Amino acid sequence: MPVRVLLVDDEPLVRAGLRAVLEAQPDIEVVGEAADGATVIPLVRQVRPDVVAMDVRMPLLDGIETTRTLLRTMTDPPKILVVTTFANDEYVYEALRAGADGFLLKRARPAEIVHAVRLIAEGESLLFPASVRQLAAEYGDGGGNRAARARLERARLTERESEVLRLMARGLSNAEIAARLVVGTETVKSHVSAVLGKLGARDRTQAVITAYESGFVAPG
Amino acid sequence: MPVRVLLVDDEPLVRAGLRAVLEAQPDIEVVGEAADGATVIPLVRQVRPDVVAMDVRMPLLDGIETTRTLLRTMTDPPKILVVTTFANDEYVYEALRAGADGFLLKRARPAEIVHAVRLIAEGESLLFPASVRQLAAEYGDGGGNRAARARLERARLTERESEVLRLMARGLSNAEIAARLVVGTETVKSHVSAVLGKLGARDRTQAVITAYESGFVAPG
DNA sequence: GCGGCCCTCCCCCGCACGGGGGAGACTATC
DNA sequence: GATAGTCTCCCCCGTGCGGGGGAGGGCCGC
Repeated sequence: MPVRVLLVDDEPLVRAGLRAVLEAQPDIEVVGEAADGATVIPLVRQVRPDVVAMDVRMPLLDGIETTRTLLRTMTDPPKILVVTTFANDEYVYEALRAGADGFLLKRARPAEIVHAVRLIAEGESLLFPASVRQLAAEYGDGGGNRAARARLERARLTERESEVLRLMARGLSNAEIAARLVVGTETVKSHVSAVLGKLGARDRTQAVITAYESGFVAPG
Repeated sequence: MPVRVLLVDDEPLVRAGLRAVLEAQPDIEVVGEAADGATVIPLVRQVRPDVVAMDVRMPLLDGIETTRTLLRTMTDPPKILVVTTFANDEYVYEALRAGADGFLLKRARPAEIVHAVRLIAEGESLLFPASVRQLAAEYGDGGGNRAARARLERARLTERESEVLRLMARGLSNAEIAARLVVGTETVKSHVSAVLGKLGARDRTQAVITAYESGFVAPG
């Protein structure tokens, strides 16, 4: 029986590449794709993959939070293979701390990618034996890595903040948003500031761009 | 006769992705791959591609130098489509100055990648609004809002105004746009005001929304 | 030559925006 | 009861933004 793999990456090109590489193998089967963390959880429950090849940096819900959610909510969770562009990505450590089983560089050769998936599927902790994982676990504890934590927070918009961002993405001013939500303009300003901070945006225009680029709002 | 494409990227995964996406089209044929700029030149002479999809950042010989060499040394050089990860990559502008015919983001949708290759092959430059709008038009209502597109068509933005709108849609401030275009901030303000007026937008955020909704700029 | 368009730059001016604080009320969780 | 998170509203304050208007130079077509 083949290894069932689910691909999670916000870039279709990367997904197509992984699919091409993996499906060339008779013992590996790509059973699904997802573009962001939010759609992964129900998809995993549906298709029951053995391995999830997951990008760390994704809009709205990143690979770390998705990994945490998967491992926390499922009784028999799939193996998590973290896929990343940069080797010294602080996200990687965070993901491993969250319980990922291994990590893989996007610039790896096809043979390495295939090898990684097979190893992960067999229960091996690729490139990260227990000692290294322990190291990763201690890394960033005690509120150490503020930058990574801050970026992590950005993926977590509250319900109200999401609502505000949606209205911003429709071109509404703070006053108009306040009127629509029946709250004060100062309240809206608070939410807007929170959104800007979490998204790493300098102004509302950049926030709206992020909303479009991430698929949070879709054109048309 | 199909469009003959040569893929140049140091990451096998990206090449596999591009190959998968492009070869799904009956009118496009991938005739070769290269991992760095140095091996591209003899390969181009050998396989004679119509389009070279080339990464900017590569080891040994980057996409810019490779583009320069190709255009300088060949009598009938192929079209150069610059492929990059980051939208505001300084290398991209340098590559375009070196003579590349267009640029494409790696996070683009497969349909956009295919369209880009076809347009480049037909001799159109992806830099000009006409082709970008055509790309948007071919998406139909799935990729763009008809009203927004009509508004953009009616607006008849000048070349400079289109350029400014593109930069606005990347989240740049007036000062940043001025720096990039090497003009004064007051000049940029004039262009921005003209864009806002022609698009019927109240502020830059609404203008950027129109740009996305019309397909003038495409989300990842 | 002349008008028209475009690009460039300048002035004044009002204001919405965004940063940096703080604070009370409600809910949930332990 | 304590803690944490969210939502709500308030203050001050600087500035980037956009409106309105004007102006010079380059290029084109009539």
